[in-house]
Amino acid sequence: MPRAGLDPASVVAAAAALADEVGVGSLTMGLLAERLGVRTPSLYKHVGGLDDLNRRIAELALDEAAEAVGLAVRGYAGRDALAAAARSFRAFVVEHPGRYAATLGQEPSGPDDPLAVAGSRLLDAFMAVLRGYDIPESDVDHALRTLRSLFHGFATLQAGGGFRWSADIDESLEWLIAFADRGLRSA
Amino acid sequence: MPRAGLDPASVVAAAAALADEVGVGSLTMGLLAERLGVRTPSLYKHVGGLDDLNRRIAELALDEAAEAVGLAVRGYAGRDALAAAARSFRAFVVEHPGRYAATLGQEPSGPDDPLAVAGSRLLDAFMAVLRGYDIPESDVDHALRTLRSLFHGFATLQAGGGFRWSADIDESLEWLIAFADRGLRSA
DNA sequence: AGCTAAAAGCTAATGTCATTAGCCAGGGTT
DNA sequence: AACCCTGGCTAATGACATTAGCTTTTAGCT
Repeated sequence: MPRAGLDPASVVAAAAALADEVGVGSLTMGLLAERLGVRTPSLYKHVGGLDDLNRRIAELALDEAAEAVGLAVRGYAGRDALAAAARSFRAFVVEHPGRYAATLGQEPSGPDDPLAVAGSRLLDAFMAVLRGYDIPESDVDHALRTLRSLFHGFATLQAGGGFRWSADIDESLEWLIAFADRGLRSA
Repeated sequence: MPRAGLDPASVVAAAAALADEVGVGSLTMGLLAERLGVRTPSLYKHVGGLDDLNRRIAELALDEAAEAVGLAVRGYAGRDALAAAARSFRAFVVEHPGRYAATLGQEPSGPDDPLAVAGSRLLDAFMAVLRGYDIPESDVDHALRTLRSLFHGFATLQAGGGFRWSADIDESLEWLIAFADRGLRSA
């Protein structure tokens, strides 16, 4: 019985990839085990169970999203940064719908929960966009929530097939960027 | 064996109420049957199964949301209509988180799917808001998608506990309304 | 090189659900 | 009064997640 050479990180990575393929709702321990060439109970040596697995996928997704948005924004400011953030965030969600869906409905247990840390990193990337606009200190939290809502809503609606008509989705994103720029500019 | 007097509508209504209480992910046929004073298999005389039940809850939620937003917007225009729509939509999602969550990830099978019809009704209510702004005909679809993304994102992030800091959520919503007003105004 | 103990797989067993099959009573219709 | 459709029930099946307990590999030590 040769070892499969698994560890928590590789199991989570495979699970995230599988979630992107089949949807997080259809991600099953049996399917993941099969993908890894292992029997189902063996997975419990690396992750605590399905809930734990979902949590770790969510953490991975937030980390990757923060990384992608942070890199995209680097070197830009104002509207350019806004556009870079919107495009890179949407690209991430569209390419990794399962991963991102795993983040929905996850409640971090505390401020030092790795999930909360990863979430903060993503928010920091959005915060960098806001710094290019003249937003009063007291409004920054509201602006951050608004921006996050807008990006999150667009990305999840698209990933979930929520846009039904024919209008081009890339054009809609560009319109959204211009809309957000106007909204942030005269704050 | 006395009859329980169930029919599809009452089963769906009870399921929606239960979903609001325990979350759509924890809505189980057994739990619903217990709530209705009936054994699990009896439910299959009224709904096709768990998937069908979810679909019908989603349809109910979209209908109710469209009704709520439509009523709230009536008689207002411009920024007032925008504020009324945002507040009523958020109130609906906060009061009925389970129902609304059931709408996520539902893919209508065709344009005459009752789910698509209910979804269109909600979009019509949002469309009424846009009529108060000077939006070029060619941009209306983009504006509608943007507005829907913004409302959807805010409501779902709040319902999912996605806002972690102390800043007041009502204030954030008011900020969001002003932001959207600016963004729509000079379109 | 050999010893040992933790780690990583495996099989078997259990429990929760969803779903289906097939039986039975009740009440309206003829 | 015989009928039959409807809605409820019990029993059985099957998919999964999870746990228990056994066995082999392998890393680290002497």
